[in-house]
Amino acid sequence: MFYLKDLPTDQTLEEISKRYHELDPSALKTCAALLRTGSDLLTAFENILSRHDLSQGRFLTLIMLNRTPDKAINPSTLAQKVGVKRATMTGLLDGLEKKGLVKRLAHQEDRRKISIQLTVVGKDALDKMLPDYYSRIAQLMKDLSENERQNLNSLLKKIDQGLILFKE
Amino acid sequence: MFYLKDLPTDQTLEEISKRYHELDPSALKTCAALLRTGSDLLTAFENILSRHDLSQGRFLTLIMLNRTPDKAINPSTLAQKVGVKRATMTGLLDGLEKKGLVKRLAHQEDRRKISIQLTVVGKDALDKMLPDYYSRIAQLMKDLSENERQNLNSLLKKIDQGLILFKE
DNA sequence: CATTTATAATTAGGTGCCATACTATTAGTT
DNA sequence: AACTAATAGTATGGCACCTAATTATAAATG
Repeated sequence: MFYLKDLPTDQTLEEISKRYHELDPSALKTCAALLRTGSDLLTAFENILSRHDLSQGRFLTLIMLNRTPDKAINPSTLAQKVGVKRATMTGLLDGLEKKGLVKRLAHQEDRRKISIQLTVVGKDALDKMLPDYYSRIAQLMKDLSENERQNLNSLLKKIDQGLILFKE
Repeated sequence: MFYLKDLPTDQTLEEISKRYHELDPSALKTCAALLRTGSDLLTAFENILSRHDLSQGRFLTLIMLNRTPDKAINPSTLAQKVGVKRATMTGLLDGLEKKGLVKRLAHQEDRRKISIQLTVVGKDALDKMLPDYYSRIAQLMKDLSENERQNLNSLLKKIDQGLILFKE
């Protein structure tokens, strides 16, 4: 969940904007729709992943390792790339290691560091589930033309831009 | 967090699509961008809400009550409209009630039911924070024309449509 | 009218993420 | 060389959400 299931109607938005003059109805409408769709999208993915006993975080960690399956990566950069805190990555790796999907390797030079690598079991698990996963994504987007996809990308980029200011 | 911080480049997508033929690079790219923007958007909102000691769930509950501030709503329908489970709503209401923002009222006819109503304190708290909240949303979307907003809405709707099939 | 079924709210227990604080090691400073 | 600061990984405790089970009440049924 990260946004209302019951999005406000145009009429409701108009009503509320009478009480709060700062409210821009069409801005809120679009913003809410974006959060709603994102929420549903994530839930759908999580449902698929849960069948494989994976959370979004654990899956994304595997995906990131699978970009360069033969190179080992240390937890810090992994955390950064996945978008979680280092402490969270420790937990994700604990789970993945317990399932035998990744292994922790000592680092030669710097004894603070460790390296994470996909195991053969981990690679196989990904190779088994990714075809289905990717084809679902292709299916999901099939009604959007190449043009529409690019259009959507550039609209999202404008919002990303707006988000920079937002942080103050 | 709900998607990679480090989105795949077009080149990475091409490389991976050689290993997994079901992967449609532009579909994944757009899908990933949507999740990324949604994630950042939610995080930004949560940061604002945390200053007022509110979570997204608690805030949405207040917002929903504030649509019709004088009518009481029971937890079940509230949960449904906000998009959480009934059990979760119990927890959200516990928190809001402890802060004095809402109150639980007994139902006359059906003794299983209770009604939830915003308190005066709750209404005041909302009236104090919503102007800032709404003006930030307006600010966030100000670089999108009315046309672009509608365009974005309709693209999102197409994805919503695709999500229906996704659930099987 | 007694029994089953359905509904409302809650409790109990689990997962995933976070922030904070700690330990070990390395790098930088004087 | 000794001291301070920075970095890597982790342990701990907390919050928000979930599922499943529980309690109380009401409605439906034989």
